[in-house]
Amino acid sequence: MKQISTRFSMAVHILSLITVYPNDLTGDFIAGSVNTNPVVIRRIMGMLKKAGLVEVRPGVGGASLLKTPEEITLLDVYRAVNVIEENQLFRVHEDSNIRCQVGRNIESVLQAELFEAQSAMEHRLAQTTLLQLTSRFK
Amino acid sequence: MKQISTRFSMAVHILSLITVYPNDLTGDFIAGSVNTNPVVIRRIMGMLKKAGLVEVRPGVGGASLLKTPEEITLLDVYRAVNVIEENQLFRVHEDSNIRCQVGRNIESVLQAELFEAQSAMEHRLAQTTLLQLTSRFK
DNA sequence: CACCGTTGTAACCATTGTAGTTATTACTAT
DNA sequence: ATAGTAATAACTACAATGGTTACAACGGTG
Repeated sequence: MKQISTRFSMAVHILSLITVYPNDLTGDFIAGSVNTNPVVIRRIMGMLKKAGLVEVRPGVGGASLLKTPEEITLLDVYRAVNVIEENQLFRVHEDSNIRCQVGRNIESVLQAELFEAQSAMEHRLAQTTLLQLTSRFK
Repeated sequence: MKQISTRFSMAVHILSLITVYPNDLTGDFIAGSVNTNPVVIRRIMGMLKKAGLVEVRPGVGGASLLKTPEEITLLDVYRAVNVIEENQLFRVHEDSNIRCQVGRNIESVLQAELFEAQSAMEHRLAQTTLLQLTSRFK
């Protein structure tokens, strides 16, 4: 069973850390909290940077948010780390036999339904902000 | 980017075939419509059988539904082929550092949100029946 | 300027899930 | 018995993941 990569949950972890500890956050410190290799963190940070969510100070170290925690939703993070592309959560088999009534129609009909399901999930992700998340930490 | 296996879309294809052509549907014919190897079809049929959705006549060949097409939803199929397990669409990294406020809380707080997102998707799948799908074929 | 801690990347690897394939066995009607 | 079918195990190639090592680039500080 394929699952959505931990890249997403790690990215949320990273952004939460920046929210809670805005100063002097080195990649190594983040790696210590996430409990993984610093290179993995840097890879994800690169994606968050490219998406315009964070800014990193090379050389000296440290990172900060480019939006407020209430402006960043889980959907923004999910999109930033390319964990699932537009309309691609479900993979649909291709090259069905077009000489069969089912084979001819299944792809487009099913894709439409699956797109709706994916959208429902993403819509739910968009309802949660980084601020809401971090405010639940004890 | 990981996507949900084509096992799901193939299973929907198979059930649609049984709906549209209820008689004399051999695995080889199905494989011809799906355009894949018959063993792939049999593997999926095995899962559909185990889930109580279909019944297969060994030896002689042929398959039939154990529920009506309006009773079978996309969620039933999705569950039958084990494409995603309960609360497991999103993988969340484990072993975060519990000595960090974020590391200590992230897993449970995030899991709760992701579960909601997954549920929203599955709820949408449950709204579409096999009958609705096949009635759209031209 | 030289040093040191940091970030940025490339390259490599083991692991895992997928989907196709071949081969063999078991079943059932004729 | 035979023919056609389903069931299943074993193997393969492929792709994404997540960790690792290595090294280059950056930027304050002494």
